[in-house]
Amino acid sequence: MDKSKVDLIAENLITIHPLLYKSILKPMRTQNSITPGGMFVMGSLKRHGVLSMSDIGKCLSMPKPHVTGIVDRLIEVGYVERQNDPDDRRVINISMTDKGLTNFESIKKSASKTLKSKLLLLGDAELDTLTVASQQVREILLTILSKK
Amino acid sequence: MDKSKVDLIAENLITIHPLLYKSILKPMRTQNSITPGGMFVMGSLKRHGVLSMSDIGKCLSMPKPHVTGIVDRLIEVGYVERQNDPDDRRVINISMTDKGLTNFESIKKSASKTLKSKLLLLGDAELDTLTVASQQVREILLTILSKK
DNA sequence: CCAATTAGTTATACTTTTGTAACCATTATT
DNA sequence: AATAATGGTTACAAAAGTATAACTAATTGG
Repeated sequence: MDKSKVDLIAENLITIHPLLYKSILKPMRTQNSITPGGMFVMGSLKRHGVLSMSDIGKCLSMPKPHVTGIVDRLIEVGYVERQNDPDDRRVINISMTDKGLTNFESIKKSASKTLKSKLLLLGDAELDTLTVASQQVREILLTILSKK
Repeated sequence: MDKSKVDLIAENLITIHPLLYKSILKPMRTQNSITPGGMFVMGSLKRHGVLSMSDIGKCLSMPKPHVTGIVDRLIEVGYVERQNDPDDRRVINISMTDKGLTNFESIKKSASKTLKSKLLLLGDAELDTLTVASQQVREILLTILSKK
């Protein structure tokens, strides 16, 4: 195994992270009423479908009480809903509502507005490169980092 | 200009962000005494060299009072230092100390430990792909998102 | 059946982040 | 010289994240 490649990848990702943090999370906070935690929860639901409270916590490395609070707020605005699990009465399954799905997409759209305006500054070659590269990073990271 | 490519890139980056958030920021918080904001500030200093308080705020889209607080804590632990600007007595320039540089690297190392352990699960082909792709994403994003 | 475990909530406390307004010192403008 | 603008700090407030303990309800394992 090539340790140096892993080191380089980690260094790259650590550099990328604050750039995305600033370009995505900050606009998301200021332009919408939803909290970053709420967006993370909805992202997990979008990817995995229905999730129990505990599953959400595992997905996001969040303590359960934190999940409770975030889901409470998402229910208040009607973005997700609770459903009792027929097989285990302790379990509460969370799923997105149509309203949640719609708003999730529109929030992402508005949050990435600034980001997109800067992407438009790129030349065709860089745009092509970034299209492929970001897709590859996304897919590979999803396989190793997005386990329920 | 190809709007669909920009949309795809934005979607990819928005998907990547929470994965990095969970894999990098969370371990960083739990394993070290430093705050995410402190790491962001040190990252900016590492990249740009000496920065004024206002420059740091612009770099990270942070209000100035927040920068003051973060820098205060970084000074307490000896990671950065203040220097008066000889050309403008209002300006206070911040630079990293040797201790700060050393610890910055070791914190990054420990924060990426979990991440690296998961990267090692990848096959050679994926590892190669990710090495190139993450490097490309990093470099292109730096050119458009990392302006002082 | 009883003890141990698991799922989820409630309560509490603390830290970090975010935002704003007021303030002082210095520089730039006119 | 007076005014405006800039750089930075102080003070304050509110929202969000983080963490832990205690608790109820339900399931599992002996």
